[in-house]
Amino acid sequence: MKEQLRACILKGIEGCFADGTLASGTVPAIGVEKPAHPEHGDFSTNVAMQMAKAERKAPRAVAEIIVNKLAGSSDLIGSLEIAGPGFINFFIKDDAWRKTLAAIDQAGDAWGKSSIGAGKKVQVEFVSANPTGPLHIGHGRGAATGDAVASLLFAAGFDVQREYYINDAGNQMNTLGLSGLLRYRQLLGEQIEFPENCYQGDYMKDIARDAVTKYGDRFMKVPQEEGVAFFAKMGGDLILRGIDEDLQDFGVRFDNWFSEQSLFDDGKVKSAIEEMQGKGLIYEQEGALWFRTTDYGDDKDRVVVRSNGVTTYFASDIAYHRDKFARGFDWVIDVWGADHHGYVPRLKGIVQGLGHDADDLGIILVQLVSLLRDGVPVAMSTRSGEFVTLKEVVDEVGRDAARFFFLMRRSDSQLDFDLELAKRQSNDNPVYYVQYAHARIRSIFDTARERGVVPCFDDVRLELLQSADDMSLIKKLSVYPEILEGAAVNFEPHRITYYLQELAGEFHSFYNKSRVITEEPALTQARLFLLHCVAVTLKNALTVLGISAPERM
RNA sequence: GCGCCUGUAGCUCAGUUGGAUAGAGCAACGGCCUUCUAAGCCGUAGGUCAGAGGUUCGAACCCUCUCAGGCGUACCA
Repeated sequence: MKEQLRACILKGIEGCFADGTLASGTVPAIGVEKPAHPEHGDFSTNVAMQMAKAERKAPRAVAEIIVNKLAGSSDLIGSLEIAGPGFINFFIKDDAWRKTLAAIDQAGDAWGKSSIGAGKKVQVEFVSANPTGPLHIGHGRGAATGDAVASLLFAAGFDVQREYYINDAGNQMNTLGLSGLLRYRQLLGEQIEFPENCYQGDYMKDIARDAVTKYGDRFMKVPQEEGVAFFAKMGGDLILRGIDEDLQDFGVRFDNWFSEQSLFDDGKVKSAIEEMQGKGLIYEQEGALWFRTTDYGDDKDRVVVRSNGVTTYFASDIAYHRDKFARGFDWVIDVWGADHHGYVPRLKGIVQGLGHDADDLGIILVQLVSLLRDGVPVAMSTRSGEFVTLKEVVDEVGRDAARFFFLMRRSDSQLDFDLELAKRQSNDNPVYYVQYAHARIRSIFDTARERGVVPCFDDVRLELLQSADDMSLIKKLSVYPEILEGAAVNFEPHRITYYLQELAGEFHSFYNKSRVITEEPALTQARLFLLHCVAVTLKNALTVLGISAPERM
């Protein structure tokens, strides 16, 4: 609707140039927006104010010329007025609004989708937790965010792949192996003090127990190195499988699991370093190899290969991101915990060093989650291993509530997650508020059928929808595509959760004031059609967030 | 020290990329079920947008400084 109006205004201004009522000949970017107050119309534009200087006229005078040209020029515009310092306010004809409903019905599941992505290949990499322990609640927020952003981009017409990067190289795997081996030896009766820097969680004991069942005391007799290697492999595999299961229970599936170790096995780390050396971006100093990240705005250069010959994690990152682009992605998006924000400049450096634009790498920082129970913080400590896992949260509050809560806030602001609130089946729980709206609509359809009203949308008389409540609901529906698009390109799923709450609110309000099943068959059909469109929109928006739209509650 | 993020109603947060009189939910208070799901609705109250300057027709939003909180500043991953 906004776009149609924008085109309309542009045409009008060009008309003014053509007949000489306006002289400058240049059209600024036309800002069209929805005024905060309904008295100011459905939309307003500030072009007159922007053009005032070039036209050497007062803003309101320019507005008047444009208004004269626009009046009656389109079946979109019902009336228009000049207001304030030179705004032009537009009141859209109800008929034009009502056409949205037909569009929604026709598009169905595709309602809201756009093609701005133009099939561009984009990869979203997220979670990517080390396979050294189960996912905790912070990973949950990253998972919900990454998954939703991927879905949003898909809805915006991008060709999206979801990827999980497995950090299965590096010395945390040794620590994992050692942790497993020591728990194993403890289990078989040996008195060992478990080191502080080993993984403390009980899941290590489970892994050890598993090994005892399957292999008996076999690893008591082998050299420690062999035992560590075994437990690193076994533990890593087991933990990774557990992570995958937890994610699937959470409704997240990856298209690809990418192993860091494979970068070494395939010689990609080596070749990446060589390429960068060839470009003069990697140099040697004090026996180590350094990447010139300062060329790209980093505080200092970063070590790629240590003086002892061992590569750093950063080396893997160079190879990994090089590989992503080599796989044909035009746009690469990383989702990180916000505590890694210091790594942004050096990763942007890699990408530019590879010859891409800095913006070809998008980075989403997800802030930490504070877990509460009825407003009281739940104690969490990674060191003692007593953190709350994603699985525990999902088991307790359910997948839908968990996802909704994770997505309720902008990802770069900290999030309070109240377990009791998420479970509560009342109006202060936004998840149920939204889902209830969907279930309620389904219920109205059930009731209609019970009363012998068969919904038939072949020839709906939309013009019967003329109450204020009908119209505000229709207007709310019509902005969904813009909301979806904005949420996608800005990586901001929370815009959808807000929109859902607003739409559900409009519906509930409508429901309390307006009868759907009435004595007039034509009006009943029209209202059923309207609610059908609300249900489609609610469901599409929930689906893009990975949340179900229940038929009944 | 330097860098990044945050600061908006009692609480938790939005704020359409610079627009008109700053919004929502919760909490508080007062109403609404013999009619399609009360997991709902309607109303009242609540503000120095951390502070001070600046940019312009116009600033919660952009620039500078100050204050407060968080995070980061490895030849760790």
